[in-house]
Amino acid sequence: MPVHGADSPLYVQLKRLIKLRIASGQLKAHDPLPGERQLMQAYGLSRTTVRQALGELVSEGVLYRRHGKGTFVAPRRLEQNLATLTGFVEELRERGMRPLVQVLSATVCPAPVEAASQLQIPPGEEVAFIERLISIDGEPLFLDRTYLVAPVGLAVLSTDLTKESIYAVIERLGYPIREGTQTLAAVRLAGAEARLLRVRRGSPALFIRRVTYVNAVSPPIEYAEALYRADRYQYQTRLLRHQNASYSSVPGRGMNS
Amino acid sequence: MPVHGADSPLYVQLKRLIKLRIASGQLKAHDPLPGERQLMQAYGLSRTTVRQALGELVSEGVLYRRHGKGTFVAPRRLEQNLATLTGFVEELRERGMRPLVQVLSATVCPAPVEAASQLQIPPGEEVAFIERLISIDGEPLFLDRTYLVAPVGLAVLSTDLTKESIYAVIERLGYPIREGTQTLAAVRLAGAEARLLRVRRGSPALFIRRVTYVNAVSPPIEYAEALYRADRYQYQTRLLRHQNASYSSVPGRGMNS
DNA sequence: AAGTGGTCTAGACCACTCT
DNA sequence: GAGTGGTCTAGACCACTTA
Repeated sequence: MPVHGADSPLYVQLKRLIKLRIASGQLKAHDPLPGERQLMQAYGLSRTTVRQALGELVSEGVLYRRHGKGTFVAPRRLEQNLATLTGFVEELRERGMRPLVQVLSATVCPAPVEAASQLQIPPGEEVAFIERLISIDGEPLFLDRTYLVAPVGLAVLSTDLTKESIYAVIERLGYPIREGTQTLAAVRLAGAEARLLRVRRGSPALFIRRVTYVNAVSPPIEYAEALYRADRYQYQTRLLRHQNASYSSVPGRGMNS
Repeated sequence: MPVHGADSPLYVQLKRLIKLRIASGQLKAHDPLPGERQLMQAYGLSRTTVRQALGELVSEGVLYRRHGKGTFVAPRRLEQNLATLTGFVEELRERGMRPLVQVLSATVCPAPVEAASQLQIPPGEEVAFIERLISIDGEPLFLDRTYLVAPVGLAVLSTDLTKESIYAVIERLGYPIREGTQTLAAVRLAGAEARLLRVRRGSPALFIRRVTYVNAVSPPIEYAEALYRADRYQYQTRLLRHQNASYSSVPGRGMNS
């Protein structure tokens, strides 16, 4: 019986191992995994632990289960992000692209009203402001404006943002990014933005705004806006339907409420 | 000790109960829930079961946990959909709106190329086609075109789509919708669409395309496109960051791999 | 009937937070 | 130190699938 709690949790290790097998091609789409009882034996884990690993991989879209049949590797279409919070640049890199990042500004400035309200700070309070133009294959893809609250912001400003993504820096500084809210809208580009993106003024663009939190309670640490050229970008996600276990008022055996 | 497996699972019942307490106002944002051990006792459940219920509510954004402190009701901002697969009309109704649905067409026709390719059927195969214009407060909001594969499609066509949402009908027919993929893009409206939406030709619109599956394996059952007036709609989601338990090659105590 | 995933129990130790 | 969530074990029965 092994000692508890050294290193990372066992279920995380199992997840990693399975992901590796898939990444390396040992397991391909729709291949069955060993049964849960077999995995227990093979790695000396309890079924609960095995199921926690598999369960998370299912909810990440890496695997799927069929009652009575088995657990299988999901086809690529599902490996897509289930609405993961990923930095704008980070996302491109994960898809194997080599974005060219030009930093147009990186300063400390008083927060503009919109940013202040989203960050829940008084307008005019100092924030770090970073403006970047991201290009792929020599052609502009999107324009990004990021506002960071002071403590994190100052540290981020002192790094080389053409090489490291903002999220990577933030996390390296010890702020574990956890969640965010995102808004997408279609807009028409104003003159200045159109010029930077090298399209005609009035061209359509996908506007994405993100507010990022370290946890569910404390105020946000980042507010970012991005303008993507509509002709070069579309946003993709996977969606799950909440099995709404809905309004059957049948109490059944019930709990001793 | 209660009997197993009557009615819905115990953890689902617990979830329902907690959701009810929140909906009814007994529990408000940031209120602490009873501890897990206390919930065990109160309802005669094991800790595992309690944790499964709480865990799912956390991942749905209804609750949040703080190690060493407790479990709390998430503020409204988190109750937002975590990328839930919801019908276009359904979504509006859930937000308490009363959309006016005009059915522009509802017929059987050969699948156009785009729809056929998304639905993984040969182009020209018969599908149900439904075109609707949805308005709120007497003003058009979006235009929706839905293509359904034959078996489901025929049944859906025979219902009153101004009253019931397409997803509701599909599920009533015994096809439990599970997941989908979604693409968002910014576009410029062509003449015909602009006229229907009562905006100027060339106005920007948010284009949302959805492919819907009953499970991870079988081909999709629905392909839908919607064009939202950019001036009246934006798309919101909550995002979670995958705690990527990343590349620490520290094997720790490891598993007996 | 055998194998697989789905639900559940009872009990344990660890790590974090607060006082 | 007491309380809370986080991880883990060993073992059980149920429901579904396949043969």
